[in-house]
Amino acid sequence: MTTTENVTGPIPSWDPYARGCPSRDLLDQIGSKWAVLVLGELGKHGACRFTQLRHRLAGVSEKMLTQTLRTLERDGLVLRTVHPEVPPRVEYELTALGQTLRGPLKALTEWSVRYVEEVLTAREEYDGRAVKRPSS
Amino acid sequence: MTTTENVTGPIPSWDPYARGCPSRDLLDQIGSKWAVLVLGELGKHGACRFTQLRHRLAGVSEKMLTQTLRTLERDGLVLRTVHPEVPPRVEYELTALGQTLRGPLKALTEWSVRYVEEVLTAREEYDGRAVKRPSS
DNA sequence: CCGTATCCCCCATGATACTG
DNA sequence: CAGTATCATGGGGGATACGG
Repeated sequence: MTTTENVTGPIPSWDPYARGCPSRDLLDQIGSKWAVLVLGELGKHGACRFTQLRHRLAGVSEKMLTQTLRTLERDGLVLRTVHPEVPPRVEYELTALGQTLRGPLKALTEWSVRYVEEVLTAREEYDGRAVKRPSS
Repeated sequence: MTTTENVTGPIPSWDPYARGCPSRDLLDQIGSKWAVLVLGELGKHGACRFTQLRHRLAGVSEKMLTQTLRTLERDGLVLRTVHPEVPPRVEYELTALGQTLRGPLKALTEWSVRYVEEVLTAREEYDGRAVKRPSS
């Protein structure tokens, strides 16, 4: 990706699997707990208000929701629109860039849904073997 | 927060975006920092030894690598083979189930590589606006 | 309604040392 | 070589209270 970014120093083409790689950091960002959920919701329903979002993602604290939304906004993935009304109304939606994430994210979430059973089975199997050691 | 906590009973069709959802937990697992890297490496190079892997993922501690590999093994995504030789040799490789993850994971990593520039730009823009307030 | 500010806990992660 | 054991820490993340 030969990122000729304004990084401090001449950075050789970044290895996506190397430490400190920007794209790796980005991956961690969007793959974080709440970011996936927020992106998923906004991808499914379109524009959404703060409280609305908070209600859908049952269990998220205001702090984490705000923090997540801010990060996503800063990354240019989510658009935040403040309507100058007397009871404040703020709406969040995916930007064009954010839309490009829907596919990859969908692929991953669908994988987890599809194979969760097999994984659960594998775990039981593993745990079972761990208990009774094959006697020598 | 009236969240459907981990009910130890008959599980209704889980909402992939709900709290305590197994597939969500799984997603967090495989999306975690080192898991992505390990899966990526094993997907690229095939069978790999512990130290070899550790060297490729520059920066990982023995502890985290072991822990990550154990979890992946338990989940049935990675196969661990111990060769009964005098200097211990252990090889790790993706299972069939693990292989099914390559596609989705690849999609995500490629997205992060492809759009990292735009995200970086968006951040600068955002930070720039944050400094000089538009009005007053 | 939409946040920000604080406090605080706990666990993920890292560093180090030891073992089979 | 391939781990396990132990200790230290820092920041993710929750609860709560307050502000615009």
